[in-house]
Amino acid sequence: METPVETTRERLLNVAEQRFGEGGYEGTSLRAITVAAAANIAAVNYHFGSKEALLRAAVARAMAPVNAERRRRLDQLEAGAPPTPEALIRAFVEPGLELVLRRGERGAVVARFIGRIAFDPSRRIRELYAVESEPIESRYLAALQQALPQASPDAVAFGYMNMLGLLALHQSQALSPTPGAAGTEDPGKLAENLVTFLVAAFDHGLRS
Amino acid sequence: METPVETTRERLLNVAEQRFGEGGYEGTSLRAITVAAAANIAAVNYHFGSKEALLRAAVARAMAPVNAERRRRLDQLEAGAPPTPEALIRAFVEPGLELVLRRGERGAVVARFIGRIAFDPSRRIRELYAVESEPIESRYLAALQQALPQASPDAVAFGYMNMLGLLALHQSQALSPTPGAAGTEDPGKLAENLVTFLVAAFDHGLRS
DNA sequence: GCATAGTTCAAACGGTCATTTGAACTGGAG
DNA sequence: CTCCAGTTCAAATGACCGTTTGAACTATGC
Repeated sequence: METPVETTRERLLNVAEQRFGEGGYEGTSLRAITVAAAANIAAVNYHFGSKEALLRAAVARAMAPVNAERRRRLDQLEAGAPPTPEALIRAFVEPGLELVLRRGERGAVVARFIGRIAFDPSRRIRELYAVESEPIESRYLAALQQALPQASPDAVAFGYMNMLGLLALHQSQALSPTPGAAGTEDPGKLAENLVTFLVAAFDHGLRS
Repeated sequence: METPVETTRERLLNVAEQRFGEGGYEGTSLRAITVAAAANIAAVNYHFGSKEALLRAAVARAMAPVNAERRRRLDQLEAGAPPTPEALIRAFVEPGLELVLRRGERGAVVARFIGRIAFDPSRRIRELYAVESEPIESRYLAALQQALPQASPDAVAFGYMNMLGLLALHQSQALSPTPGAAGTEDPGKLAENLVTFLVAAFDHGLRS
């Protein structure tokens, strides 16, 4: 097989995902990242321009396939009969959690990274996540509103935010030392449990 | 009335709540805190010993009344008939959100601080929160298990973690510039919306 | 008055931070 | 071989970090 040469740029992004997901943006130094990536400190500013630009590139790379899959599922759903809330919830949650299942340790690192960034203490960092998922958000909200005609727009937005929060919570706990704390020994069942939980809340817990 | 003299120690705790809740632990410097508190930098180490000890003291002070109220409600519930899931959820969620309602801006600062600390990127910081709410956690889990006999212990733990996460999410959004994003224009209804959401999820969304 | 314990202060400590610099290296094109 | 754009490198820059120091101030008890 061909030599899987990792460029300095790729190594920096990989390590950034791991370290930023572990210690957060402010809690992780460029020096720690470059040492782990076997790169020179100046390489970050050469390839990306700044620490925040490195984070931005890492967020974009990590979220691209997840959001692409969400878009694909949403397209598919909108092509057929009006989707149920469950179908919409699956289309959002499953791409975010299949990372852990389908791509092993590396996927778990990515999942944790995404989950942490989504609720970073700094507003500027959180907005990196928001910007990345903004294009798909309005489509989701509209589809949810159609699937839940009895719920007010405020209620739909409330449910969406809770879905976002719980997904980020369980993503951020990927690789955590106490996986049992996620409420399931088998990580493969996590997505099912979360979907069941959210579907019940959406179907019975949004005020009209 | 008597002079409401704020001691340096109190001013440091107040500003720490505000700044740590705004920028996170790593993202907030002692200098920023002491300047805003009109105190000398050395005052932190004099009164608390270190930056982390200041945070620990702030966490303890902020969570004490919330957990005391939770304990009180739990005592009351356990004195009567076996409580419903809804009663237990209310006993946990409402003390955490009434901060915002009953104590105005100051309470919102405290709520945001608690919500942010609960899911700080650093494990060491999160454990400060965990240690503080640990004594009450096992009682809650046991009561929840009794109220949901058909649910497995894993499912109960899963539901509890989701409740914790959603509460922290909405607490951390207190004082956020887009309060409408919380799904309700009236913050007074937030607790009701969250309880309704969680009750539905607990009653219909935990696998047996 | 004086001593004393509690508190505050400016200043400095060593260390780490993100970023910049300019030289050295690399590999392919002409 | 020469050139050159792309990349890597050690070193330095200035700023900021948490913490420490020892002197100065304050208020209370004698």
